[in-house]
Amino acid sequence: MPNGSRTEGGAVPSAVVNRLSMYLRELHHLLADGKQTISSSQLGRRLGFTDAQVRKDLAHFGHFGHPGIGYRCDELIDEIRKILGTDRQWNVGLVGVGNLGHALLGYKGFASQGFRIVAAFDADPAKQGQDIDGVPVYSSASLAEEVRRLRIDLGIIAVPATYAQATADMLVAAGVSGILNFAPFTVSVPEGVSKVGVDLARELEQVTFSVMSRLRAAAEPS
Amino acid sequence: MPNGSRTEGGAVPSAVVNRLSMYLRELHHLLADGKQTISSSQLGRRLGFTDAQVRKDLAHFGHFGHPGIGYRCDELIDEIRKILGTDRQWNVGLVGVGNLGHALLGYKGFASQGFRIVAAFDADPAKQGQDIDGVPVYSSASLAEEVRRLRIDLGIIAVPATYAQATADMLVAAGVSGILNFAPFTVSVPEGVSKVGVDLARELEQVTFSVMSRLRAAAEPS
DNA sequence: GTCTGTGAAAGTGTTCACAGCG
DNA sequence: CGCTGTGAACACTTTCACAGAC
Repeated sequence: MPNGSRTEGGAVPSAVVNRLSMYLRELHHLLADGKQTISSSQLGRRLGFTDAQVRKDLAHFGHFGHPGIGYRCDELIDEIRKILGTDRQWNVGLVGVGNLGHALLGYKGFASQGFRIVAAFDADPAKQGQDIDGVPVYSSASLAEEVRRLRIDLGIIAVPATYAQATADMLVAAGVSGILNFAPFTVSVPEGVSKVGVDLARELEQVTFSVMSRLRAAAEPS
Repeated sequence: MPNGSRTEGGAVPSAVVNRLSMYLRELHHLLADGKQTISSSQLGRRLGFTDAQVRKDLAHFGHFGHPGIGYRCDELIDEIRKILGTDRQWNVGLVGVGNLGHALLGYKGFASQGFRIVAAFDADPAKQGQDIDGVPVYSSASLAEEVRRLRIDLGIIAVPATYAQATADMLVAAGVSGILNFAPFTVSVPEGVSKVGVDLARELEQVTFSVMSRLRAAAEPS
């Protein structure tokens, strides 16, 4: 039961997987700009990594490059999508149609990567039965039923911290394989379920720490 | 110009800072539950870290523990807040009042950590002049002016990927010290400005990769 | 006895540097 | 040549294990 960063799972460090997502994103931009191929050093420079890092990351999964040429963008996109699992569609259920949940229902970035939010759930009866950006809102009580009916693979938790663990438990019991948790609470899930947590305030704290470091370094140039 | 994870800045690894935020969050829960003190092993267990890791992380910044006792929750909260810089208030400006931006304006989790969104900006004239959750929406053209007038420290980018770099440039030119970027694009900022990127689709990809790993491991038990 | 703080050991991840291919 | 893939060197993080404090 390892370390600090992310999911847990296999031989591949989660930092590598994180970068894979970035490569994928950059490759899409590249392709949109009409570029056919890219070298590890060019790709790395755009994202702030070394060329060796890019090559090592990709080497975990196979031999995708062409010596003397680099990587073919479309080819590499396909390969990375296969690795990440986004070469297929994932059905997603969102729990908690508050401020954040509402925004996530309308977020375009998910669909383009193969994620389809097929159902939302909320404890508030006033919200149940609504249709938000094409997504129907169900009662929390019917979560298990709908997860099975709609073949929901992944759950997004967007409820207050207090209900985060209970929500995670319901999702797990209903049989989802993975959870993305936006509640500022570390939920625990059994082995066999993947979990990633995103805490927006925490992300801002990373920024302020970095700002503080600079201020402190400037103050005492020891 | 180092590695993969996060900001850059100083002698302290960004992974440590990430965990610091988690400790802080957990300590708040603990205090709310009436706990006065906590040991490194208890705190670690709750978050999935070892006791030694907790102690080492904190030791980067000082001697906050009491041998035989553990850490006093309120004391440690104060210390971590000082370290992260959240012992004071930060004025935040949000650019892009779309789906996501709108949700962030109403997000409660920011205020409790000392972040106050004091202004929002959008290129759409229909949104300008509105007041969303108590936050006034200005035109993008007036960004520099308002950043200075309202003493905005940090910028949040919630515009489409296409405008992300231009938005970052404007924020930097206006004089913010840090940026939290939600656009799915790696913006570049000059040294002297802190930057953290959050890509929601990327977070889901971390989940699917982990799910895929399990599936693949189950398929070929080599 | 409980628990912190910390050097030393173990373990991981990153970079270097070069052989080999196109 | 330019560029990948990769063992070996290096750097960094985490864990161990124990001295010292309560």
